[in-house]
Amino acid sequence: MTRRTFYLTTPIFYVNARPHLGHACTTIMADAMCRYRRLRGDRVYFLTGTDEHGDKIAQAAAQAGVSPQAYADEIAAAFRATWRRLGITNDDFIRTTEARHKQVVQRILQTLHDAGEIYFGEYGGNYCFGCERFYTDKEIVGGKCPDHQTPLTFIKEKNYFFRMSKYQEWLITHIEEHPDFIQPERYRNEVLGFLREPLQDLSISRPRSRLQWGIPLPFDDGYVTYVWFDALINYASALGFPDGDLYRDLWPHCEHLIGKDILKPHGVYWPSMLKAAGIPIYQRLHVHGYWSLGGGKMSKSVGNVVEAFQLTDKYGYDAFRYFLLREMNFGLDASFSEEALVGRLNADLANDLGNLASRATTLIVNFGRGHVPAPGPEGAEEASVRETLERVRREVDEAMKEFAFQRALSAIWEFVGRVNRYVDSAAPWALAKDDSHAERLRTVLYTLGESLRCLGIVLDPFLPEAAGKIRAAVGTGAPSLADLEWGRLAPGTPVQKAPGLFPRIEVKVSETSQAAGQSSASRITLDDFKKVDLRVAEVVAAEKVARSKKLLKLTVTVGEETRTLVAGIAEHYAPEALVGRKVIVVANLEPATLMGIESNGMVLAGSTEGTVSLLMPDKDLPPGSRVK
RNA sequence: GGCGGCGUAGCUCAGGUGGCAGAGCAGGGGUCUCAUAAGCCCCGUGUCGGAGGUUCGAGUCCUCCCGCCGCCA
Repeated sequence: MTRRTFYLTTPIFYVNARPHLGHACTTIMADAMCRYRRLRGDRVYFLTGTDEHGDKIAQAAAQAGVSPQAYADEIAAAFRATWRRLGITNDDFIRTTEARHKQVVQRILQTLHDAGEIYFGEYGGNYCFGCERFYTDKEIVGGKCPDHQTPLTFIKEKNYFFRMSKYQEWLITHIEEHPDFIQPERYRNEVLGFLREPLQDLSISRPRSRLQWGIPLPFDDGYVTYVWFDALINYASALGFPDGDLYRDLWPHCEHLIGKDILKPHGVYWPSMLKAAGIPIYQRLHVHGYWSLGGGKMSKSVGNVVEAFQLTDKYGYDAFRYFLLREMNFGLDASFSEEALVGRLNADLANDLGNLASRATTLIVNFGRGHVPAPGPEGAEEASVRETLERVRREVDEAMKEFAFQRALSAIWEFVGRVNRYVDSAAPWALAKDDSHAERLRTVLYTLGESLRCLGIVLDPFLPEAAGKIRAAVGTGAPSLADLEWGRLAPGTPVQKAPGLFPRIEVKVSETSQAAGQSSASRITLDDFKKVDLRVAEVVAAEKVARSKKLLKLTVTVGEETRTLVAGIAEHYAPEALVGRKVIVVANLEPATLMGIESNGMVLAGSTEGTVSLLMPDKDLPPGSRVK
């Protein structure tokens, strides 16, 4: 096995939110990959960190009454603590507010500026204050914002621009010549899709008058760096670019792991920036999908990404980690539910693996007097178990080359299943009843001990805690793939009964599922219902959402507050018919973005086939009235 | 509106270059007793979203349609 160098990064996470499922998913995948590469004997460097500049941070800090730095310090500490708690093995944790980072950002900006890759330009455009963005002439409908139907304001702002368009052809060629550059392939195609359209130059600054909390441009004190020129550079600054030993050793092996939401900056901006700055391009970009929440019967108790993340405490880090890695097909979206998590925990971890560890160690303790016996000749069954391991080992290695954690784990579970069948067919408890089978019994017990030893190694990247417990039970030390060869378990090794690795979670049978075939809706308690904040709201404006058949954008007042929400009732209600009407809304719903519009709440309506009816108060009630 | 994708067993999903529909889970039946009431064995004719077409033969290729979703504008 060739020993390689491997430098893997996660994105640096923006400190406007505390760690949640999305952050954990990327970080756990990166951790599993790095642990696997270390297990192979590779030199591994694993980087994560936090992105701390920007308006949103400054505002949030002001709201909390602290300095931006203090605010960032707190959230960054929360990320650090979370990764420690989850056993993440990152080698460094970089923050964009650190001097080592700022210095490199400024250095690279200066280099690019000196090389003429950055120019000062004026951007004039029609700006919609509601959307907080510029619109191109093509997008404008009759001089108005296509979303708000409000007049646009022409704004001119001078800023610095990176000549990204220069690198479009080069980048297309690079991607075509390096099929592995972006994987899975769907995202490679998506980037090539971006690049079929002319690439614009990238705005890389904001005037100090509008944005304070950022890294000043080295060549113009009146501006700070904007977003990507700050954030992306962390991957190099953390290594001590340009002279650091780490940079020299690791940069040629740089690979990035990201979620699909930041594909464009990593697949387009970043390589262009590197090329322009004369820095070698990273090796590979690995892109994973999203977790969707809401599937499954227990989803009501999940609610959002934050609560989903809290399941780590409820079910254990290994189980959570296993679920994320096993359930998501790398690159595709997957659905997260507590029900599915418990299903995996019970079926794969408790029944198959935990029980196997428990029964195999007990067999060795009971029938081998607590030591691995010396095996007799290998029979057909033992050979089959051995061959399964050898095949699984190859499959895991192949899968991990593509970040296909799900395939690696299902391969390992083929081995778990094979050993479970072996225990049954070999039936050591029956052999133990007759001394004439003594040699055969020793062979069987050895095979079981050896199987556990191998599991203790190959599971290490995926279930670090459980793998450690398995290794402890069969008396093996630090794991290495080099030891994943059949027959390395020394006869005489003492074995202890494995502790319960994964206790089964007893799923309570709800009354409703017993109440034969009645409504499939499960019951909730009064407290559950009280979590829903229902309010009377008055519709003050309503309009069709452009390019959508079903959606209406409503502006409503709930008491003192005015908010925007999107409702799928356009096929049943004309917008003008709704203005002035009072409706019932869910006021504490997690915001959702539909067709680019953030919806803050949900309008209640009843429906049956073909008919949709909004719920409206029978008597007049002021907006904001509580509904219960 | 343009471009990608997706739609396969109750659920979650596999199914390079066309050749008799698969896995895991759930469910039903059986069995052992070493084990976490776990394990093991047996049980799936599903309009492979719909309709056409190419072919001796199509989840697998082509066209159109429906439904979801993403990206772009």
